[in-house]
Amino acid sequence: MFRGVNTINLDAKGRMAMPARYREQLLAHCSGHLVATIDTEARCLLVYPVQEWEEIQRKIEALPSLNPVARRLQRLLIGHATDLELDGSGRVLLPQALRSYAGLDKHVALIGQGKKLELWSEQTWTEQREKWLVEADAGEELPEELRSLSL
Amino acid sequence: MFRGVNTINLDAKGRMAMPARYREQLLAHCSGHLVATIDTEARCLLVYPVQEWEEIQRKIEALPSLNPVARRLQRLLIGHATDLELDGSGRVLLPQALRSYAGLDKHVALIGQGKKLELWSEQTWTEQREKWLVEADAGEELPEELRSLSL
DNA sequence: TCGTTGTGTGGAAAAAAGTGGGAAAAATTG
DNA sequence: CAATTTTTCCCACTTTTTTCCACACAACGA
Repeated sequence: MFRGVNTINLDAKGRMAMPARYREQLLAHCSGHLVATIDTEARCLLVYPVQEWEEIQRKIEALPSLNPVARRLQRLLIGHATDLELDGSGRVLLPQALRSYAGLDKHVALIGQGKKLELWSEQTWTEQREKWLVEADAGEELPEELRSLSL
Repeated sequence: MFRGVNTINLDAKGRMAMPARYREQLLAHCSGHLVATIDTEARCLLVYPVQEWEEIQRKIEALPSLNPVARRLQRLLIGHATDLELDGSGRVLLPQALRSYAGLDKHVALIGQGKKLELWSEQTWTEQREKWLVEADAGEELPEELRSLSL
């Protein structure tokens, strides 16, 4: 289970040191084999342990490919999915194409989201976060599932 | 069950000494393993024993992630949830990111709230408290659930 | 009053993690 | 096929984090 924020510096080669607290878990659960793809809603990357990803990929592939929306999802998500491996120092190399999609330069933020991780440019993340916090006050409609949620 | 206010001083490293009366209880109930995240309504932190938090995290993760309001909650709450461990002296280290969100410098107030604790900058806490007391005089309407409550 | 115990506080030492770079291997190109 | 570039792997240094210990102080009881 992933949670929490980590700010990380990419090195000159585009490598990211996975937070130490995740490493043991990742080696045990998927031998350090991850898959990264793009988020189509926001300019960030989604990172999954390989098993989790493959389950999702099966679901996406099962969508009716004559439906334009489904086809678009397939092309964007599966088309950008890239295998990543933890190296001996617990780092992964992020391909140039994904880094430029999410605008990742040096300072990035890795956000735990349960079964997956999200990877943002640190600046984009903080800006987005401020927007969300302001919106939360605006008191929009809450979905039914949220009414009863008590924190 | 937590209740009552404690004012505590953070040390230079951002560590907070948990009130002694909670320590035994926390070690017994969750081995001193806590999770802190942000409150999206106010600039304060929420601190849960790990089991309590994981139950909440499961509920939040189960929300439909295509719904923007739900997605925002997931990112804000799970995205900021950070594991804390009581050290040998009964202290927890609060990460910089959470401290700056809640504006915690040296003087903080820890508020017992049943299953969870709230952590405020002491100054923010006292100011907020005054506002609430004034609002209470303004005599707003009570929601149905409150009419029958007798203190 | 003095010793004892429990708590708050600071800091040093040890361990772990971050970081950079170079050499070997692989791939690409002419 | 050789030359060059790119990628991968691994080592070593630096910095950060964690753990552990010691001291000060207050509360309490003898």
